[in-house]
Amino acid sequence: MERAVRYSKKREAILSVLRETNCHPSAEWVYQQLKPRHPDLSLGTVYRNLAFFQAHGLAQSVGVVSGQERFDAIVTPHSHFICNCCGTVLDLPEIFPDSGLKQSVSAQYELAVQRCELTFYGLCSSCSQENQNFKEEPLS
Amino acid sequence: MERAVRYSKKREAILSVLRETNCHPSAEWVYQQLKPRHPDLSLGTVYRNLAFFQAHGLAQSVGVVSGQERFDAIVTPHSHFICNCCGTVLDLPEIFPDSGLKQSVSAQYELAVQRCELTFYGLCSSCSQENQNFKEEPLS
DNA sequence: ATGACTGCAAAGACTTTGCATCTTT
DNA sequence: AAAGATGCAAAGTCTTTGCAGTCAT
Repeated sequence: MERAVRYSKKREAILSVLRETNCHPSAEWVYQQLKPRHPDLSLGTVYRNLAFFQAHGLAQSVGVVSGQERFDAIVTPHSHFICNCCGTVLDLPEIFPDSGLKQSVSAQYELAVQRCELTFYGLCSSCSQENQNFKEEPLS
Repeated sequence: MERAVRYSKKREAILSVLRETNCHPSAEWVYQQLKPRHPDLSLGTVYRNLAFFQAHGLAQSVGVVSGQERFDAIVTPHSHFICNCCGTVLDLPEIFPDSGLKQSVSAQYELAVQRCELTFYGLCSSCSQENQNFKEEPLS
């Protein structure tokens, strides 16, 4: 028995925000974006809808960065870069894991692989530069 | 000015537990393992030492699974499989991301890539079988 | 009218932290 | 004796949930 799905203005607005940004936001970020136009929006509703989107394949989690789960409305395969310093998450649209790996893992380890995530960690260009500055001008 | 590091029985015990398991445990799991032999151990100490190990390159985080951060004392490059059903984390010692990718990302996107994680998600063999059972014998 | 969706606030879960005490050096 | 490490418990964050009211169908 499928549970019926109904239209909701808030849900639509939440999905729009998620689709119109490329910052891979947290629930809180989405909430703050919508607050001005939807003063009665509740953070709980944002969480509930993000879960809904994941369950329906409209969004996916990029993982937890600095304690907050981050979401992505792009569900086609692509990789991510996460800055260890500021937490920025970037898409790497041209980088894919070797397509044979998924099958290779399934075969070698007797696992039902559904998804594969390739994630790079390091410093984004902005944090990289600041780190350079620190080296040149250490705190007093 | 480097902060001095002192020996500690608890720290050693925590690292041993982490090294002697391949389950990629959470802080709580490590704590429960040590409780019998170290009744006065505190969960806070486990968290503090796991952070210490990460800062000193003795361990790394595998990510957050079902709300709990999971740790690994193996810091050499290898990939992981995470079961979406039971949360089991497995090493895939023979699976590596294409070694050229890291440089490729650094070059193409002007990022200082430090680390690369390749993670597969799906059902482990045990959960896979149970799912099969559900299909054959749906709940009443 | 039914039942899905939401706001609100409380509860829950995980992790961090302040401070007094204990240990290592 | 000095300073790092720990226990304990409180506090902090992020997320989930119960319930009454609202809205879509």
